[in-house]
This record gives sequence, structure tokens and C-alpha cells, in this order.
Amino acid sequence: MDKDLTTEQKILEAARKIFLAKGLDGARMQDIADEAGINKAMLHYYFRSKDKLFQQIFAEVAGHFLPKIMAIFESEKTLFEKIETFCHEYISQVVQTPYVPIFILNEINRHPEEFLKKLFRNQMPPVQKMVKQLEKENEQGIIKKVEPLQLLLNVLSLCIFPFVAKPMIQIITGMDGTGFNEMMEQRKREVSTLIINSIKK
Amino acid sequence: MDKDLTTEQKILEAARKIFLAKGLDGARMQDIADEAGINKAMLHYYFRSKDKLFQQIFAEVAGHFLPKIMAIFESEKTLFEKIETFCHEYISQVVQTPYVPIFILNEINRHPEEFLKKLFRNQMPPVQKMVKQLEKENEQGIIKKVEPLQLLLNVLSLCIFPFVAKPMIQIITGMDGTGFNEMMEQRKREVSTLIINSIKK
DNA sequence: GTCTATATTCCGATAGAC
DNA sequence: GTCTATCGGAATATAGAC
Repeated sequence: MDKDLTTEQKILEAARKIFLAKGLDGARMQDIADEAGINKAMLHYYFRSKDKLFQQIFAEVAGHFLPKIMAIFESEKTLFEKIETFCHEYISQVVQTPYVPIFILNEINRHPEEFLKKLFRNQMPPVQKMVKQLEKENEQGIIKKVEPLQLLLNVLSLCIFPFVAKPMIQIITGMDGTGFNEMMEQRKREVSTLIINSIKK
Repeated sequence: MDKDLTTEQKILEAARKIFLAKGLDGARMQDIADEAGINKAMLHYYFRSKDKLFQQIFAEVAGHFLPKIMAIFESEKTLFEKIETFCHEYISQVVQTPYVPIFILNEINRHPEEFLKKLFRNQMPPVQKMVKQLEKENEQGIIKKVEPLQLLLNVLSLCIFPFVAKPMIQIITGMDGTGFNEMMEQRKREVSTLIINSIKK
């Protein structure tokens, strides 16, 4: 389980798992210590407090995922290619770590403090670039006239929401984890064709 | 503030507000007592324990919202009418209580215990009825052939996700609450036309 | 650096007077 | 029914030996 990681690495790995599963308020330092296979006192030796440890984990998790979203409209591809790429890559990745989206969204809801705002302001999506591309491809007659924010919300909603609602979906449909993943695999094409057809002229 | 409600009503009102804002793990009995303007001991006098109080609140909140969702495909209208009605009514309602969706989804994630499953099994959506309507309208040449679960997920994702991500959206775009509500007003048409165009033949 | 033991704070729950 | 005071346990955090 622990291989030959340093103690600090073991703590971070355990803390990520526990915080993702239980959230800041629900997680116990004892849970993290047990998961890491070490003593509770070590957590404070390395990270001083529960809050400090959490902030590091949150910064890592959010700092890894938000850029993926922000980069949707960064590259130099056509809009259609960007949308298709995003849907496939995002779903492929989050299938591996399905609790990340609700973890991030929930913690933002519960603790909308300053450090959160800073985290986001440093990663403002290139909205202007996206707007320009929309205008350009509209003039070229490739796509319809669309509201940028609504389009962005459509893509994010369709890709992310199923993960946020995963337990509810499984309860209602009776699916197991594998069934859910297969459904999400199918969903890559579903979402990208839905979006593209909605803006294609 | 408290008007002439009974003590029990004051407690329930306060508990709903605090639990919605902080979740089960983050809420304190003291917070609820303060919000209700009464003493902490009264909470136990009326509801015995924090857990009992929470379960009552959760059952009320979920019991009020889930049937709305389940009823999407209950009525006798055409599919197009159902979708349009749902988008408008759901968004109108949740604008009034924007934290309900993430509250429900988060608690299901954190505590997928038996009482949750029961709550849902009592409210199984009429999937079969929906499937039949899809087949029928498909044969009549009104709509394309579609995957029922994917269609359902599309509608729910597009309507619900923006509320789940509301704080993040506001931070990123710089919107205030009013701006968000205006955007959601616009979104009623955005979502229903997007969905309907995707299945219309 | 790692552990055991302990301090300290916080919080859910109860006892008991009114 | 409502309050004050307090208990008892749990959780974060620290002290100190090794």
C-alpha cells in the first residue's frame, strides 16, 4: 500500500482520499492518520493544523482540474474540434476520480473565503478569446450566433453534472459503477454531437 | 423575524436554513438555536438529537423537490410540452432556493445510507412510461430515436448544474445574485430549445 | 522523525430548577 | 415548556521521551 513513499507523501495521499470522501467538516485527523498508516501527531508535525493540510489538498486538486476546464478554448483548433476534444478528455479523466467535481463545488459553497476567490481569479478563463472565435466563425457562416456564457454552461453542465449526481443516478437506475462508466463512455459522443449540432449552421 | 410561530416551527425553519448553508457535518446545534432565537436545550426537547432533526429536514427538502423531477414525464402532454414546462418551472422554483440541489446531492454523496435509498425507491421515476412515449412519438415520425437515460440526463444537467456551480460561476464571471438570476431567466428558453431541437425530426 | 500520553477546546446531550 | 449549568465524549493540538 505505502510502498517507499516519504512520510509527507503518504500523508498527502491519505489526506486527499479522506477529504475527497468526507469533505473538510466530515474528515477526522484520525481517519487520515489511519489511512496513512502513521500516528496522528505526525500530521501536525508536518502540516501544523487540519486547516493547513486541507488547504494544501484543495489547492492541489482544484489547481489540477480547473486549468483543464479553463483551457477549453485556449488552443488554436476550430470550435468544433475544441468541444469534441474537451468532452472526450474531460469525461475520460473524471471517470478515474469521480468525486472531484462535487468535492470542489461543495467546498466552494460552504467556504467562499478569500483564498478561494484568489485561486479562481488567477485562472480566469480566456473569455475574450472565446468570444472572438465565436464572432469570427459566425461571420464565416460556420456557426449560429450564440451567447458565449450559455454555450460554456451547456458544455460544462452536460459533462460534469452526471458525476455530481452519480450516487443518485446509481440509486435510481440500479446501475453499478461499471454500468455508470459505460454510460459515460457513450455520453462522450452524446454530448459533443448535441452541442455541435446546436451551434452548427 | 420569529412572528408568532410555534417553537417547533421556529426550530424547523432555523434548522433548514443552517443545514442548507452548512450541511450536516458543518452545522452546529448552537447555530440553529441562535438562528431560532431560543436555547440549545430546546432542540433536544423537541427532536431528541441532531441526527433526528437533520433527517426530518432532509426528508422535507428532498420530499418536496424530488417529486417535481420525477413528475417530468408523468403528465399526458406531448414530449415537447413536458420538456418546455419542466425547464421553466424547475428553474423558476430553484431560483428561490438555489442551495437545495447541492445540499441534496452532497448529502447523498456523503451519507448513502439506507434511509436515503428508501427515500428514492419510493419515488422511482416512471421510466417505462417515458420509454413508451419516446417509442410512440418516434414511430409517429415526430422525434428521432433517442436513448432515454441520456435524454433525461441532458435535461437535468442543463437545468440543475448552474445552481450547483452558482458560487463558482459568480466568482469567475464577477456576476452578483441578480445577474445570475437574469442569466437563468434567459436560460429557460436556451435549455428547452436546445433539447427540443436535438430530438425533433 | 516518530511515538505515547496529555492538554485543550468544542459540541452534543442531559439534569434539574422554575 | 423554557431556561441555566454541567456532564461526558470526541477531536484538534501539543509536550516530551526515545
